[in-house]
Amino acid sequence: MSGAQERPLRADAARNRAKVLDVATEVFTTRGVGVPTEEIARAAGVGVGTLFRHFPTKEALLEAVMVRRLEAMAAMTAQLADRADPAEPAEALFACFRLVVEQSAGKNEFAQALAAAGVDVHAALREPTGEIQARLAGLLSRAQRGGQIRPDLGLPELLALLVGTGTTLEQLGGDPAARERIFDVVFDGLRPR
Amino acid sequence: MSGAQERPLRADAARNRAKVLDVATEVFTTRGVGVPTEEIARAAGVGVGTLFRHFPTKEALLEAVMVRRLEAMAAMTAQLADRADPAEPAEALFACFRLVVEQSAGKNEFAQALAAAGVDVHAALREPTGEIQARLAGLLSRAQRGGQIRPDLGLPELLALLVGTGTTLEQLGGDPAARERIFDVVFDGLRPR
Amino acid sequence: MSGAQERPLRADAARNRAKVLDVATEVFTTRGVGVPTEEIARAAGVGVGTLFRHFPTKEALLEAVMVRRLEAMAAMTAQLADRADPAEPAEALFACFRLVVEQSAGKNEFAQALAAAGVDVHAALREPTGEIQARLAGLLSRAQRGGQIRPDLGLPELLALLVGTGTTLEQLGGDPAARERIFDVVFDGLRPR
Amino acid sequence: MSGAQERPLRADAARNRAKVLDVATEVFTTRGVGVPTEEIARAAGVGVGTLFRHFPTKEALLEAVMVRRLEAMAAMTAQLADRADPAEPAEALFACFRLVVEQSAGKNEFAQALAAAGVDVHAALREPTGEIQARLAGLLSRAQRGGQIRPDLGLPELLALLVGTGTTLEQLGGDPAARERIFDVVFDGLRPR
DNA sequence: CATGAATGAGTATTCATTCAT
DNA sequence: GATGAATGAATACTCATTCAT
Repeated sequence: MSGAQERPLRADAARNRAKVLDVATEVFTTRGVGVPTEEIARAAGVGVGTLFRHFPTKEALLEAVMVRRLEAMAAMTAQLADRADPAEPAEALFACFRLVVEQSAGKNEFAQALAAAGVDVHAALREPTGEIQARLAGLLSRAQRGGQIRPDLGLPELLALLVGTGTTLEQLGGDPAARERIFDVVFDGLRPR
Repeated sequence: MSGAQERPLRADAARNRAKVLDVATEVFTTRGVGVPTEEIARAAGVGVGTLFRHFPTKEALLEAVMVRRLEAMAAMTAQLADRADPAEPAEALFACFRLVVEQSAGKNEFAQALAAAGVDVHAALREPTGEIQARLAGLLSRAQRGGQIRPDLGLPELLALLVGTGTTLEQLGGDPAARERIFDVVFDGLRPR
Repeated sequence: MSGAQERPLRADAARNRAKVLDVATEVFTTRGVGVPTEEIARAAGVGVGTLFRHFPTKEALLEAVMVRRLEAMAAMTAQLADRADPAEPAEALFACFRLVVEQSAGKNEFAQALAAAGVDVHAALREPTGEIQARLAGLLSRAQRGGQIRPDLGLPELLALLVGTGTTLEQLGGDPAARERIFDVVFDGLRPR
Repeated sequence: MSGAQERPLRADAARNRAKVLDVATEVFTTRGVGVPTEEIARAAGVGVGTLFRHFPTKEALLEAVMVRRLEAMAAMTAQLADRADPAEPAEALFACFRLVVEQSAGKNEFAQALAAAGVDVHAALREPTGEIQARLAGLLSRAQRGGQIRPDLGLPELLALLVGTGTTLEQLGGDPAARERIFDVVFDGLRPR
């Protein structure tokens, strides 16, 4: 599925790439994508040239950041789904929901990418988003068959709610009890009445 | 309550001002605030100079756009609240919720402003946002006292949900039935179980 | 010597013109020529349109301001020269020198115009500057013939010193004793040793 | 005494920086500070970005230009003062005076900065201006104690005369004999009568 | 490969001047 | 005539991207 075969990076190059990715994740998440690349490079301890060697475009860097996060999320989602109590698919669905929402924290571009997958998302995002979507879809339909989730809800609505709930929490700030209440509202709303 | 007394604008000036405001509303809403002022001016059929005569700053323009929308929302919210069936405050609350969410369409900065009111909002936004918040707060507590809304929910959570639901719908796109299902989920979630 | 015959201005127009001229004099003198025309118009209580009707260009306004001042200076110079004690032409010369320097206060563009007269000065400035120069030249040569001023000094040097002394005083600020010492230095320097 | 330790510039970068500084010196001196940065960049054969990389602000560029000149002037002033015949401090003072006036040619902002030192001058200018002022002050008081300069003159007057004499010469143009006469006048005026 | 200097298109804002009311 | 709204060229500064060292 991947394109050109890439030669393994030299150790220092790999380290630089990783450092940039880490810093960019942090920076994009907390301060948005408006931050100058130069600043990211400096924070990562490399020159801009190095940054652009690894990521030919700022957008490519953002994409890489998102791919990495989405892959992690895909793995965690898979775990949660596999270990789920077969009698309680809704619980696993909720756990995945929380996971994605919380991992998408910050400027929320991750959940958005996830929801947009297949529409106009960059090729590199297709795989992890597809996998997460598939897991969610599986849990959703099992929970619906089990009567734990309202039957009229499709995957698109679930994904949109994922993104929206991220925004809700971002608005709300850090109060953990209040955040919990938001999840309560949303999860209650997802259940059949 | 307003500051300097302004003379009524000349007819053509008023027309230009309105045109700029309309275009800016449209543009900011659909494409975000990153759009160049020159483009807005061109789309409004005026020179940049004219735009800046009416709105001394890009930020001032954005503020004016938001004030206008928020004032309209405040008026509609007031109507809805006043005409509400006293026995059904939750219905009125939901109606206001829908209203705000739907009017906040696009890049969703309206609902965000509403939720941020009193925090770091520009003076001009304080009044309309304050009024809307007051209405929502009133309906919320009445509905809670009547047992129609879960009692553990505060105004901050409600406002955050407003913003988040806007994002949810934005993600979802135009399918009306699906949008309706989102409202169902959220409103069901708001009710005591 | 003047060009097209101008019809006399209507009373209000004349008043407006005068007001603009007064304000512009004040403003240019204290704050330099960088001040926006709009601000001058406002301070004069007229619209920009009116200002530009009377002075087709900002430069024309500056020129008018200077002409007026230079004309006043020419008149005062003439008086001083005419009333001078024939035995003490140097005293009259010094009096004129002080007069010009002090009237040129502020951004010092008047003395500069005076010194530049005949070089690249606008036509309108030629007459008053010419007259002042003639008076100074007369006093200078009389004082030199009388042995009161060093004989090697030409009018150009005197004019340049006029401008420079204006700058010196501007630098010095308001202390009257210190200003007096500057005049002492310059006038002593002008005398034969 | 200086702040952050700067690594030596790369050869090409140093060349560009110097070129910009040279061009800016020339341009600011002959045409004033109103000249567009882009023009300076073009004249220096670099892009605007390069100019702004070296001097983050137009004002910073002006400052750098002035610092460089003032430092050169400080060095030369120091030499003159140190080599001065102890019996003739006035001669050394006059030599310094000439030096500063002649180096401050053009729009004369150097001498002005010198005179303003300690008032509202940028930090970077404080050191060289302070040193020059100190030298002048030392020579002045020695010459006054020796009866070679009129005793009523303070450093402020001397500095103001420095600036003013610069303006005088600027007005006068290039005739060397006439320029010499100006110095004669000023220096004679500085002596006790 | 890494570096960071160079590039220049792009952006908000100002202001002299024109022109419809 | 007077007004002030409209105009748009001009200007300082930013930042993604390229390229010489």
